[in-house]
This record gives sequence, C-alpha cells and structure tokens, in this order.
Amino acid sequence: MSVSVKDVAALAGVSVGTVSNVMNRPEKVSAVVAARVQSAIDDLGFVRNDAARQLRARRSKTIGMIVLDVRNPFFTDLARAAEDRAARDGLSIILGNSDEKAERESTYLDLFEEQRMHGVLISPFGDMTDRLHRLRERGIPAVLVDRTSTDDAFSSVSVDDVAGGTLAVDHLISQGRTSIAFVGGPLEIRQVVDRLEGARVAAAGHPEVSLEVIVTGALSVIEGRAAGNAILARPAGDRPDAVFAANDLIAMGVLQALNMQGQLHVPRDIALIGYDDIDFASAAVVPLSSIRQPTALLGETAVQILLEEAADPALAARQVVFQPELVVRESTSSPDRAAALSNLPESSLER
Amino acid sequence: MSVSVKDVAALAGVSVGTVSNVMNRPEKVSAVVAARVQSAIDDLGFVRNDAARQLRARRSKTIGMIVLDVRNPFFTDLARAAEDRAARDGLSIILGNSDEKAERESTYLDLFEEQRMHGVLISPFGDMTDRLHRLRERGIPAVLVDRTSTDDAFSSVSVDDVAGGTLAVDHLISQGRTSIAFVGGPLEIRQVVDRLEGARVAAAGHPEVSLEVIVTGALSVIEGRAAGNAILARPAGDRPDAVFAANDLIAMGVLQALNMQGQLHVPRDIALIGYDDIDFASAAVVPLSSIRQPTALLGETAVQILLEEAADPALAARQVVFQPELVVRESTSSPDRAAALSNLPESSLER
DNA sequence: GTTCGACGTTGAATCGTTTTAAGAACGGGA
DNA sequence: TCCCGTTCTTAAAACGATTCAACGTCGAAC
Repeated sequence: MSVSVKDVAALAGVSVGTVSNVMNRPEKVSAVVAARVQSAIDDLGFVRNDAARQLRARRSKTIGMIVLDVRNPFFTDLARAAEDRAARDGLSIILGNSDEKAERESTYLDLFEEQRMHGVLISPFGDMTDRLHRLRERGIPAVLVDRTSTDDAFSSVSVDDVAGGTLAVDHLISQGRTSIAFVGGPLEIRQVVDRLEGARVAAAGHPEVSLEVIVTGALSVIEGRAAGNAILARPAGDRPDAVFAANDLIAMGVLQALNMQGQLHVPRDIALIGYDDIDFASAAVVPLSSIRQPTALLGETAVQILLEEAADPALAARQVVFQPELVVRESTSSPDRAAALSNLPESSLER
Repeated sequence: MSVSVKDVAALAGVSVGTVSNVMNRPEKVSAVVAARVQSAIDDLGFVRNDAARQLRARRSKTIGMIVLDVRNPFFTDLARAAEDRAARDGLSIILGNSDEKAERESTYLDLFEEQRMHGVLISPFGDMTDRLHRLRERGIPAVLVDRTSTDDAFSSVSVDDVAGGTLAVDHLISQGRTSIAFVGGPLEIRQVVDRLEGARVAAAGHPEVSLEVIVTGALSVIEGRAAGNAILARPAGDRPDAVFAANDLIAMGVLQALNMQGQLHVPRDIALIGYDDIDFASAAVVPLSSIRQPTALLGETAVQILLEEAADPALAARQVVFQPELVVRESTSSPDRAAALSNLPESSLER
C-alpha cells in the first residue's frame, strides 16, 4: 500500500542509506546512481513520510504561528510574509487563530509542543511566558510578533505602538482637532494600551486638547460600529471632533456608524484615523488615514530570528522594534477642507 | 533533554506498554497503577511525541484544509466550523491558503501527502482530480467543499450556487430592475460560473430583462471597486440599474466605488446584491442584501463525511447540496422606496 | 608492488510510540 | 493442593527515514 525507502532501494538496487543520500545530500552520490534512484522514486511514486523523518530529526520542519485574529488582514498579511520567508528554508507555517482567547492560545501551544515544532511565532494574548519557557527547554524557540516581550527572555519583533499612537494624535491635533476620542479594547491587549499611551503622550503636550477613552470588547468592525453609535447618540455639543481607532477594523466600524445616519460627516464633523493600514482602509467610503506598519518586514524578520535561534539555542534574545508611518487620507482632512469635500456628494446628488 | 514514555515508565515503575495504555486505553489499567503513571507524567512534564505516534499509526491526527482565500470571511467561518467539529474527535485542522493559485494549491497537497494527513478538505481552484485520486490511493480521503465534484469519485459538500444566482436575480427583477450586471470572476472558479448560470436562468424568464457580465480578476474588494468605477465611467443611460456581485467582497468594492463619487446612489440608482452574507455585509454603509449560505453546516458536514470515509475507505462518495437563502437589506430596496431613503442623508446633512 | 587517500556505498542503530502475544499474579472452586 | 480463568502487566516487534562508522574499490604516489 505505502511505498517506503526500502522499496525504492530494492528497485534501484542500492541500499536505503543511498536513497536517503540522494534526497538529502545529493553531492555524496554519483550521478549514475542518483539517476537510477530518482527514476525508481518516480516510478513508485514515493513520497517521504514526514513523521518518520521528524522522529529521527527530533524536530519538525514546520513553524507554528498563533495570531489574535485571522479575520484581520493585518495578521494574514503578516502570516503570508512569514510563510514566504520560511519557504525559502524549506519550512512551512501552520496558522492558529487564538481569537483573543487565552484558552485557544493554550490549546495551540499544546498542539505545537506535541508536534515538536521547529519554532513558534506568537502574537500573544494571555500571559504565555511560562508555556514559552517550557517550550524552549524542550528545544522549541519562540519569537513574539507585534509585541515586545514582557521579560527579556524571548526575542520579539514589533512596531513601536506608542510612537504610532503619538503619530496619529499629533496628526489630528495638527489638523485643528481638540476633542479626541480613543476607541479600542480590550485593554488586556498590549497593542491597544500602547497606542493609547502614545495618544496620551501627544495630547499631554497640548493643554487645549482633551482625550477620552471608549473601550470596546474586541478589535472588530462590529465593536467599532457600536462605539460609533454610542458617539452618535450623544448630544451634539458633547461629541468628540476626532476619533483615533485602535485599529482599522474599529475605524471602519466607527465610520459606518457615523455615516449611516447621515447626521455626521467624516471628516467634516469628526476626523477619523485608524491603525494598521490594511487594504480595506484605502478602499473605505471615506479613504481612511491610518498608521502603517511594515507588515511584511515584521513577518520576515520574525522568521529570520526564529531560524537563527533554532539553529543556535544559546543565542541571546533580541528585541527588534520598527517605526510606524503616518498615512494621510481623506478621513482626517482639516475641518475647512472637509467641509468643502462634504458638499461635493450633496450637490452631485441633485443631478 | 526530552522525556519519553521510557522515562515515565521508569519513574512509575511500570513498563512502557502500561504508560501507553494509561494514555490510550485507560480501561485496561488498574486505578492505582494509572494514578501512579499519571503523577509520573505530570512530574516529568511528559508530552507525547506526535511524530512517533503518527509513524506507528500510519496516519496523522490532523486534517489539511485548502481554501481559496483566507481573507474572505466566508472561508474563515467555514474553517472555524470545521475546526470545531474536528476537535470533537480529537483532530485538528491546518489551514492552507491557495490564493486562487493552482501552484500554491499543489504545494499544499504535497505537504499534506508528506504528512500523511488524516484527510483533506479542499475548495479547489485548479483541477486537482489526479492529485486527489493519488492521495486516496495512499489512504487519504478528500472532500470537496463549496463545490460539487466534477467526477463523482469524491464526496462534496456545497451550496446550490445556481439556485443562489437565480434567487438573487429573481429578487432584483421583483424589485423592478431590468438592466442587470453580473460582476465577478475569474471564470475558472466554478462558484462564479454557477452563480452566473443561475442569474441567466432567472433573466431568461423575463424578456424585458437584460443581463450583462463584467468579469473581474479575483473575488476581492479591490477588483469590485475597479468594476464599480468602470460602471461609473459609462454614460448615464448606459449603466445597469442593478448589480449582482459574485460575492460580498466584490459587492462591497462596487458599493464603495459607486458611493465614493456621490454621483450615484445605492439602491436608488443601482440596486446591489452580494453573495455569502459575511458579517461585513450587514455592516456596510448601505446594508447589503446577499445570499446566505449555511456556512457552519457546510464545514461541519464536510468534516463529518471526511471522518466517515477515513474510517471506511470503501464508502461510496456522496454529494451533499444545501440550499441558499435570500437575505434582503437596504441595498436592494425598490427604486421608489430607495429614492425616499436617499433623501434622508441629504436633508440631514443640511442640519 | 605496496600503501594511501578519496570517493561511494552499505547496513545497522536510532528516534519514541503503539500494539500484541505471552506471561505473571491472584483468587476461587474442586 | 492443584488447576483454571481473570485481570494486569510486560517485552519485543513494528512504523520509516536518517545517520554514521565501517567497508570496499580504484587510482595515484612512492
């Protein structure tokens, strides 16, 4: 039923060791033998049994990756970049979705441990430090992605979210906005806290600027809409004139809520800036200003470091921090320009 | 470094066979011995080596799943449902993203074959029939998801896309629309072709109704926007009064394009209906009418069938087809109601 | 003509778990 | 006391690829 190296060896008239050499160290095998073995492999349709290979190698050729939310394009982009980088070294990536649930996160780590993964990339939600230490003792390195490590024991690759928050709010202030709402949550997510912190830093420099915080239950469009509706429900004088959303999904939700009723206009009445600069952001009804992260670079670097640590477990942990970048689009035009823009749809609707 | 059953057995003072029994057939072990073994496992922090287990079992405990696009919430929902069902039988799912590329699809199948997966769930893009036959010979069953099988050799779980297309266009016609554009592509994707076919069936019954086809390069928001802009660029008299998008991502792109310029209004000037009923659909600026598929049921059923076939390879292939359902929202209001709706934002913008 | 190294190839040992046939321990019945 | 049937437990044989020390074989060098 199943064909093994033994069968290949028999057909090619060589030993199993040679078959293995053909596949793994071709330079040790003479050309004529290699050709004979290769054609035996093809004839029999031999496919290596990865379990046996792993068992012998004592570690898998697969990297486990856990992200907070597969539905968030930021993470799929990240995963895709990681996958491409890993493929260059003949490794593959399997993607687990923690859905911002510590229990799911833990289940995936169990799985990865049973599978003796080559390494683990994790965008942690709960505190997994103990688990990760244990994995490392077992020879499975871990790199934190999109988050700086709480203890310095693990390498991490992240973007300076505090700087990103500052960038966003500085921009809002420079557009003349003074009453700013931060929308995002839950506050267990480090990225959210950092972005908020950055916002506070920016606001602190301007006494005329107020910063309020609207906490959401998750970083999703739905939660963003709920927050947007809450803002809408407030009396006109009590509304912020700018919203800094903890990520683009939240921002899109807020945008939909504000726009839907048609009472408020983005950016005329409320400026809006998101975070992550996902593809959807530029494609929104009102193109969304956002904070861009070097996503691909993040993913590649994470894998790079992971591979180095897998090769040499004694390597010291590194913290790599990239800088985010402000992307200005229509959703944060200054009030006067925004007013002009907002007239456009109205008049053209007349036809 | 690594602790094995042998270590556990030594500490517990039993043989390795007993340790294995404790984990896999607890009923064969006396309570007192089981307890002793269990505490040895805990003390040593023993974690089973899955590679060794698989090697012996000759098949993995993991199901490989290949979808067309992880960024499409329809597929992540599908995967999630499959994952939950698989977990009930102690199996896990690894998700591969073919990105509508036959080459990526093929690479994943290679990987799954090397890993001797328990089974494969695939939403095929290219023609993978030969590959799947080969997998089956190797004892790895495959179930097609969201697509009926081209040959009847493989089981499939799908939704009647022809019926869905008919449902959508019938609805548009019933709302008084007569000039309908189908937007979607590429036409290699069976779902797209079927939905189009369904649209044709519906239109055929109404001589006054015209149906044009706008082919896109992929089922994404970006491609949808491009199509929307193309429609916008046409002279006013030459535009359709309704768009049936091959999926919700396309629909959202079309919606953004039409709305952005503010010249046209959905649904007043153009009615719009999508397909899949993803969460984003109801959350769009203009809540999107759509064709809902029983996504969770689809995923669960696929796994169910896969497991049955894995248990008994002789089982005959089954084709399960679910019926889609029309979900009416604002984007397909009839022109008169739509006109009323479209006034709302205008007047309220005056404030 | 012997010695030496280089080059290919071999075969056995190994990875860690599961499984199965066989064995041990125990108690009850004759 | 002996035998037999349970009930647990054991030891050894898989699973299939990789690796490494050992073993030719051949040509070159002395």
